[in-house]
Amino acid sequence: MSETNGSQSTREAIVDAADGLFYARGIGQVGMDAVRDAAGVSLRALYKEFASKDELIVAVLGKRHSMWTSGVTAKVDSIAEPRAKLLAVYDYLADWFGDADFRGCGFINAFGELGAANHRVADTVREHKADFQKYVDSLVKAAGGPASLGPQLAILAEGAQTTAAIAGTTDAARHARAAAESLIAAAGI
Amino acid sequence: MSETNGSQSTREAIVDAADGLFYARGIGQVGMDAVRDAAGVSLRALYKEFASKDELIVAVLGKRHSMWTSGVTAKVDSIAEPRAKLLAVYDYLADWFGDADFRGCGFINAFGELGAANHRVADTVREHKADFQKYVDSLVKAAGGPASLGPQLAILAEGAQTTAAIAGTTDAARHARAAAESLIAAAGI
DNA sequence: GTCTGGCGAGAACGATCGTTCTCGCGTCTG
DNA sequence: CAGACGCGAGAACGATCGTTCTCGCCAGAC
Repeated sequence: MSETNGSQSTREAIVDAADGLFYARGIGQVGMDAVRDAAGVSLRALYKEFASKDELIVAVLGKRHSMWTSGVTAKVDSIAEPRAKLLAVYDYLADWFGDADFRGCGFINAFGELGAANHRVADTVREHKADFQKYVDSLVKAAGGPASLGPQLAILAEGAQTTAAIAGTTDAARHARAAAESLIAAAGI
Repeated sequence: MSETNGSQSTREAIVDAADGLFYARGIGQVGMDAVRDAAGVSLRALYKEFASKDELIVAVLGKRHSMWTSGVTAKVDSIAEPRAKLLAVYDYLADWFGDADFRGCGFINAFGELGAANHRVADTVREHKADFQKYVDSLVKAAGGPASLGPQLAILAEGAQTTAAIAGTTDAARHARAAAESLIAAAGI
């Protein structure tokens, strides 16, 4: 039992540490030694949990996916009106962009760095984005909007993330939100 | 004289070869040996033109910037009406996304991979995106649109690039274009 | 107490990579 | 023709990295 708990929290500690490092520096710039140091475990324990760096990368992306999903969902759920739920997505982005260590979408970054060389990473990123698209589509549908609106709103969210990361400001969230308002109004909902 | 021409074309051959490899595989996945092979030059000649891989990376991004700029400009210039010029940007994207080897925006990819570790790369990417934003702003102004429209249209273009890269389809160009039409119409131009 | 097994610390290994060096050939100069 | 130089080919070097191995220690079993 203690092993089970121990293993699980070791695993989480590794994933959390690796996520912080991968996101902050780029995956290729982080060695397993740095992950070991940050997680406070031995290299032996690290490789007992993850057979290779690739598996660790996939696990990190998985954790990032659930944190993103729960974060967006919480923000959207805090709003009652279906039409306003759509805009809540951009408010979530604005909060996120304000983080001192914001450095863009970890999935986009991972895809650009490793997508061509590592198809597990590419697939994981694709699934993440497809999942988000589906979520936005469902919000659009609930608000009575046309199916064509979903992809447009998702593209705004993607563009805001890269723009904010590169420019180093949170302005993109505001601009994307304003654009979304126009598109929603134009859609007649 | 022949040395001058020779040097220049050697330099261009190196940059072209490196660009193709960096873009296709990710910068970190390409060794200088691979660049040498693809460019058909000796390692010695390579390091005579570029003192380090970092300098080669910056040169590649510079070439990519001018190719992007001239490509977009050519497409936009082929359209007469100021309002339609704005949409021509997304037509250029649609063409690009259709390339068999399209793999997203090379600047976004480079930023995600190296932006945190290499500030010359980060600065170069920032300049590229700021330049594009300024260009879009100028097109908006020429079309008589409000200043707020420029950032919105640029965000659509950024989002389309990452979405198309990850999804592996050209749909995003169409969706971004449709969204841009709505935003332009909403702006009353 | 003794033995066993697992674990942490970190050395070690093999591969890769950025960069430099060596060597030998061809070429241009006088 | 002699000699010096420049260059291509690729070996070599040093650093880094992913991964595995060794060693010594501690905990638990009997």
